[in-house]
Amino acid sequence: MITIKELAKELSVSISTVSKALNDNPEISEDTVKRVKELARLRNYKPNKTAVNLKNSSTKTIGVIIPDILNPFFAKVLLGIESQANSKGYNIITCVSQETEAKEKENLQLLADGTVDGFILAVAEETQINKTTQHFTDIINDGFPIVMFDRVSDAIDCDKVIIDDFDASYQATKLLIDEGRTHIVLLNYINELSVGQLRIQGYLKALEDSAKVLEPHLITIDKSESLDDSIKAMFSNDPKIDGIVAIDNTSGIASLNIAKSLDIKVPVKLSIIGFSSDELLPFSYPKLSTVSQNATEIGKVSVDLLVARLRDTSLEKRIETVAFDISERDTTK
Amino acid sequence: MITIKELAKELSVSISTVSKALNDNPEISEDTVKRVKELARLRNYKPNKTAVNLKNSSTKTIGVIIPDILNPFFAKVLLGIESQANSKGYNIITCVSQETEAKEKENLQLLADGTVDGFILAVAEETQINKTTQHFTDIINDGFPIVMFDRVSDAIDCDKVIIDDFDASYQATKLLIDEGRTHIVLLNYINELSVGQLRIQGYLKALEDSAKVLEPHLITIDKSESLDDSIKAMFSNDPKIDGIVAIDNTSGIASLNIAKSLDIKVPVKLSIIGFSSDELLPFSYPKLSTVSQNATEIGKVSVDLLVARLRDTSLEKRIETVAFDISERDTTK
DNA sequence: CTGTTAGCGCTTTCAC
DNA sequence: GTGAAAGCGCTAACAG
Repeated sequence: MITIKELAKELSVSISTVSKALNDNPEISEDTVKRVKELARLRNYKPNKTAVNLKNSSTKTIGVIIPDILNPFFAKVLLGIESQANSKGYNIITCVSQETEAKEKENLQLLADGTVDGFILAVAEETQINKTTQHFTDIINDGFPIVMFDRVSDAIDCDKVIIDDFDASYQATKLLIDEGRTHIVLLNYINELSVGQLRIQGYLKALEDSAKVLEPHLITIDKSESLDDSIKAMFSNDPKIDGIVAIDNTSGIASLNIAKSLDIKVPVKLSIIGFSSDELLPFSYPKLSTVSQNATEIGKVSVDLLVARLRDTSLEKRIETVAFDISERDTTK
Repeated sequence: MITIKELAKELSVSISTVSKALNDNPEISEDTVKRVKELARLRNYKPNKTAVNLKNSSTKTIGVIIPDILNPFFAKVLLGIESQANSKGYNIITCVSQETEAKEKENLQLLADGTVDGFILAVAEETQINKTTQHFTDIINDGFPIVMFDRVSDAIDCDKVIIDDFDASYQATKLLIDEGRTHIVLLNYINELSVGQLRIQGYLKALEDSAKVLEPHLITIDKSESLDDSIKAMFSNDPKIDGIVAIDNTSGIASLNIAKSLDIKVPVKLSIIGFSSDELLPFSYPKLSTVSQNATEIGKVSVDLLVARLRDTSLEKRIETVAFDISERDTTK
């Protein structure tokens, strides 16, 4: 990589003249600016980013910590973050916590050495279970702003981006009710996570608001149990089930596959609607109804919040709610 | 963030003494070292990474450019890269080319300003179609080593990591032959990509090596056509098909779903084997046979190659071949 | 208009 | 044992 110094030497001018010329400083004569820029282009000169960063004491990079990159929802948020960050002149450094508190902590501390200006993250499952917050407050006290998305920690005072889980679940349930379903169960394979509770409330409220009297039916499957076996048991215990609201991103698809294997006609006899990134849809047949989480939008909003805070530390902390859509479904009554 | 300067002032010693003490320089008295380290810990001092980088003219970060982060294969490679990079003391900056040449080029140029020490990437589909290579050679000439994985460019002289496509396809086809299948078609939805050709050769060779005389049957579906419609047409044109080797990561699953919708019994009447990251498996029922691409291993090997080259530029260029496994399958003759 | 100088935070000779 | 000073590549205040 060629430096300003070498350009200066080659042109027999001073270093600062070159620097100013490259930055279109009006102090420099048009002719010099032209000569400098020409040589710079010729030599493929690029200002050394590290030096500029040191000078500005900013890195123009964002640390992103996601729990699981193989989860299409997080992958899609990452995509949204990456694209928005780039368009705002930021790079992102990606770390994966693997849902563990230890890796989450390690990643935060490693990057909080001037490698990044701030963080965007979704709290790891283990951290949520343990209700640990110390590592977050440490980082914030060190002067690094954090934006949490989707999996947020209520105890931390920082910017947050969430989807309106209550409303999303309410809408999903209402869709099944309006279809005429009368035995709608809620399937829960993520009991430990904060979002689960709101989705349950939305489901309950929708049943409550229904014109017909509908009994709530909550089925929670522990991570230690076999998802497939539990779903099979559910179908055999209660053959009247004609609607499923799956509030995580795997049990909906699992239900669909198992229903098919048991010869339960979907969507004629049974309707399934699941929370998920819509990237999963093409792999089920017929298409599974899905509550899209507008994952890229979450990423975009997260970047906007972080960049705003980087500009002005004194802003009020904000919690942004991202809308969701219910995508079209291949279903008949 | 606290600096060495502040520590020095507080201890009334010089900046260089503090620096040496922190780095366990034997010149410094034990007592001073202890005092310095104590205060550093107390103040939560961390050496400013940007300053260190400038001093060392290295960034200890790797630029990773992947074509599509929603593709589980690439997501998994990314995971492998991230984990291996971290354990070798490197961070990664992730960019997504979205399969376009323009974004690929832009990402390369943006990071080749001292932001990263080198690159790991899979060539974007568009770049492969156009057979463009200029942007790669430019970067390499600028002194940034590149490691290409999976989608590599033959025209570029750099380190590469690939899976043994020929052999993988050969093995997959042989599996179907050994099962007793006699009308095995090869399904190709990625005709433009370099890996496709080797997989076709492997398929052909396996048929050739078979004890029985088996006719090759290549079906190429253009990206502009409807995958679903083309597969339906295939089944109706040729009802004798009893085996499918799908050489991309979607047509296998699509075939499976369509076969089921047409009431073709899988795996009794039809066997399907597909190339894919094994992350897709759980979404099909019964499980689709798959050639796992050992994606995390690819990521790991890529990092090892890049780090080795960063240490020693003069090494011979290497092409590493990563082994593959055929995962167990739910099939009966 | 152009050049000299200081400084971002750190490491590393070289003096004392 | 400790400190002063130079330099990584760049910007910007200040002189000329």
